[in-house]
Amino acid sequence: MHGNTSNDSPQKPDLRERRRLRTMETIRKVATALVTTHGLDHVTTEMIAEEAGISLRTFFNYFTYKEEALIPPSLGFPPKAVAAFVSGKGLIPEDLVLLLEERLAEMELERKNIRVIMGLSDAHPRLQSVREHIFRQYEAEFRALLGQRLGLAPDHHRPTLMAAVISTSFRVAMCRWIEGDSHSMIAALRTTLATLPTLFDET
Amino acid sequence: MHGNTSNDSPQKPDLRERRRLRTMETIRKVATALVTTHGLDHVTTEMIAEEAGISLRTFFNYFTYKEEALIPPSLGFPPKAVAAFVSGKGLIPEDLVLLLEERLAEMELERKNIRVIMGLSDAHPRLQSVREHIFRQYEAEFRALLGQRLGLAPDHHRPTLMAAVISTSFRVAMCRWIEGDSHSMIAALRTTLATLPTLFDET
DNA sequence: ATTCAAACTTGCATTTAGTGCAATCTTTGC
DNA sequence: GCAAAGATTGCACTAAATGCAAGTTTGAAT
Repeated sequence: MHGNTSNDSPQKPDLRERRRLRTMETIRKVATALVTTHGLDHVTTEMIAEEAGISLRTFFNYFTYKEEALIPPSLGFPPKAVAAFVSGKGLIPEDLVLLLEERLAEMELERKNIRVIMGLSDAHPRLQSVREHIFRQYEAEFRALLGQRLGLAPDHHRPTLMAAVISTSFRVAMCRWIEGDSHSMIAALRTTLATLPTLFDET
Repeated sequence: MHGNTSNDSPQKPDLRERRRLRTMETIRKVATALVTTHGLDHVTTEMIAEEAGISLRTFFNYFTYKEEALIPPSLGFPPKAVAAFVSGKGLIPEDLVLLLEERLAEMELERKNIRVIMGLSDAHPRLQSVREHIFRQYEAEFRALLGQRLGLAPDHHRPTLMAAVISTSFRVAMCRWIEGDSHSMIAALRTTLATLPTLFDET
């Protein structure tokens, strides 16, 4: 009874925020798991809610439509890597690969799952749309970082086009990596980025 | 009675096909018109069907989900322009601008409408996803053409990456064109494509 | 501790999206 | 003209999605 009740919550840098993020993450995990095993049409929002331990209504407080729960969160680069990239002096594509290294390594372990998800979204028109959307999110992340590095507003021409080209390269590399079992993701990306400068040379 | 009943349909290179395409086009027109004036949430599939003179059930025979009716058809380049591009000897970006010239001119007249649509799809998550999807369709078209021109399978590395970079450039140019009232669409695209070769030079 | 307001969750009712099925009408080949 | 294939429709039904109001939890103030 006594104890120090104040100990239950000494200093909370937004406990609510944390809880929200945690449930959001739970929903995402549950949703993708269910969909990868049963397919989008055989998974209802109600199933997801139940599995995640929340009410159906709450599901729609977190996500505005079912498929949104399948969109992964931002790449979320570690601050150290971000700092290194922003103040990097090398060639941008090279520094970018370094920035991505950690994420790419994680993806390496998930190749099978990723392949399944990509397969499903190839089949389902709604998931196709959503998939495109995801890469556009990554693009926004890249644009912000490039803006910082170049000391320009993120909506300036240069970072905008750079981010667009990079995210599309990322996507192309990812597709190649998924198809062929040969390359590592990082190798695929390096190759793709290296091709860019001479892409339109000669016919 | 007699007459030549065969006269009603002398040589039909698929009349059914034509009818289908015509109604599809009608639905698309009606849907985009309704949505641009009232917003996506205030337009029901029933309204669209009614306005297009078909039953609700038939709407879903043509499109699998509401937003799909808002996706414009393929760019549909005129055969002459296609042939010119495929056998073109100039630089690919230059020849590409020629190929697109006609479409870009049409878009020039529609700038206001296009801006409205882009605005709506910025706001609505589902339309965001669909919008991304559209550019990916264009990319597939580009890839097929580039494959032909280069004499490679369309899923070969080179045409794949080229098409990806081109479609993303197209998108970036289009965004610029929509925002600023200054440039013509074609000028914006030329500038963007011209920037590509030196994009990552120096820091 | 008590209290209070803001944030969060939930149930309920309702509208709309979307699908399967069977009946009808239309086209086309013969 | 007739039969088969194709397209349209109505109907019934499941699931997605939203508004509202009532309940619960949380964080901070006294």
